Amino acid sequence: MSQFNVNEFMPYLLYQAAEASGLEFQEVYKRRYGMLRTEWRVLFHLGGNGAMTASQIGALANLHKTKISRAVQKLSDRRFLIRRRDTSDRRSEQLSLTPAGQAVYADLIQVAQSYDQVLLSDLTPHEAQVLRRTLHKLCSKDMPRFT
Amino acid sequence: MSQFNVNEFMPYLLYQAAEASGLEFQEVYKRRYGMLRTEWRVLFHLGGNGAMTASQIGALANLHKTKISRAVQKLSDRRFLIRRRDTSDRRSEQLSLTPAGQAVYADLIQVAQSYDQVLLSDLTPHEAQVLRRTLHKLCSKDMPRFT
DNA sequence: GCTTGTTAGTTACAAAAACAACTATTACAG
DNA sequence: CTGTAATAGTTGTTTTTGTAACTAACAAGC
Repeated sequence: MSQFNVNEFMPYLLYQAAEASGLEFQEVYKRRYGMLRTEWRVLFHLGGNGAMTASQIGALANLHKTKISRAVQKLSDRRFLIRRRDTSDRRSEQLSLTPAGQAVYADLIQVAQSYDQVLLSDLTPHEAQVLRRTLHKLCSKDMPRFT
Repeated sequence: MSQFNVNEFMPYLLYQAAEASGLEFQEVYKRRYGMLRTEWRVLFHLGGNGAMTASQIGALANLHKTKISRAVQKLSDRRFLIRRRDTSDRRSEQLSLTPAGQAVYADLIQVAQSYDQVLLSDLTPHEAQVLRRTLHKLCSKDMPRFT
């Protein structure tokens, strides 16, 4: 029937690699701070970009507003971020990390950087470069609809 | 504080690429056959390897036994696979696709192949090759524990 | 002003995944 | 044999996620 091999199917392979590489990092933010995936993502975006609104984060991180809403709620409960209602548009609010949140961010980027180093240590600089480039291409790629 | 950029953090980038590339394919197996991720995976492994036990699939696909159990249940309900109790060890059963299941498999690998083609169409052959190689490396990499 | 439409974000409910405890069977030590 | 441990797989319960419906605020046309 086929010479098809699932393990070479790109979405499958990507998912496996993502899961394998994300597992240990998940352990860290989960155990240390009781955070969920969406939460560390929101935290990282805020940490890297300063104050943002929920929808800005959503657009940047490709996250649905409900996910963000809940993540923000939890981060706020834990005093990792503060919400400041926008005076010019009171529907939205500016989110920014508290000092505590910044400390968490600082801690986690340390871990993340060590992570990346370990992950890339098996790759040549050229491989790492091509990997990055191709992944970015795949991210921005919009697929045709197979209806 | 940092020149750290989440978008370049490998687990994050991998996950984004995996999600972006998997979305459209998910649409297909979901709409056409009402299947879940674990289900198409199990189906694909069976389609590619012939009869296997649940634990063999689990080992191969890095899936937890409970996930597989439920996926097998559903595939069996839909008559896409049959379970045959192993005579020598009655704890386990050999799973294999029915003709109907093979038809679904045949259909989906078509889609998968088109998919891969589209995904890789933006990459040079060399990029595609490096991408594959590096992803495999990342999959088999075991990370040190950051306890 | 007042309707209609849009955007920001929340909440409620349904679907799916993760985790733990369980049954049935086999393996093996004594 | 018999008791203990290990393996295959299932079931039950809790978390997380996904989806849809909702409220509040703004925007624009009339």
